[in-house]
Amino acid sequence: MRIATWNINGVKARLENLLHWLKESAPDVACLQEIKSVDEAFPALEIGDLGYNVAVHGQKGFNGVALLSKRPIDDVTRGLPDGDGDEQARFISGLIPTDHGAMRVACCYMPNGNPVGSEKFPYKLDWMRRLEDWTAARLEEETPLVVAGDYNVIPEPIDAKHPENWTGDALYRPESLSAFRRLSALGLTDAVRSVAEGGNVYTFWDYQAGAWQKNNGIRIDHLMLSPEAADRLVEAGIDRHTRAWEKPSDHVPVWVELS
DNA sequence: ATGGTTGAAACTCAA
Repeated sequence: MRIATWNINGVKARLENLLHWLKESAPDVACLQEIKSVDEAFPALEIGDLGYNVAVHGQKGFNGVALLSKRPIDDVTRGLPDGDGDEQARFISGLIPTDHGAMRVACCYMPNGNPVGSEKFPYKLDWMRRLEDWTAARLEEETPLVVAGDYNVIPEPIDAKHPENWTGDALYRPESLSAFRRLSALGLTDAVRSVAEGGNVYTFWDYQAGAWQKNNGIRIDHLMLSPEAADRLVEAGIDRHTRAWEKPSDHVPVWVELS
């Protein structure tokens, strides 16, 4: 089965691209971030016509995440625990029945964290700590788990065309990389890294300054697999061609094929 | 050099 993640950057502005991609890529599960929509305005009918069940955790204007699945989505959870007063819609998870038992899929939109001197940076680090706690608890259940989404973290220098340009940025600060490594150290496999160790694999190109034309990209969208999910990893990749479409998102879909 | 672009919603902010 194929599980994909895509920061869509506005689901209503991107609906035509989304439907086209769902038809050609046909993921069994798709995690969407930055839908920038309230639940009631999410285009569930159009997506449902392609055979998908939908679970949405949206908000007005910004953020917002959604799970799409050809199979039912059970036991949906919205938001991370310990979110005292946290109004930002950045997390949704669900239990998906498969031919080999249930699999939990988490769809995450980590905070960007810039500017580093503002309250946004500690919010990012705290959010990542909350995800780490949630993941540690889920791993004890030994159900296959995929923690997918826009991590807003450049894990290593080879994950940027020009890593030197990111020094001091919240996506590349030592504290952010450390939080990502702590999550990995729970026993998660970075699926794309495990099949493309050589770098030059990016998932985001800024709209500005001709970043796409210069291939000035970064790899910040990740699928992290629990041991039970990693055992089933067949293939992983990115749908780079979507960045060249009309009205593209600045991110491209990233996917894994699990047996 | 503080540019450059996009979406949502409101005439600015977040990315």
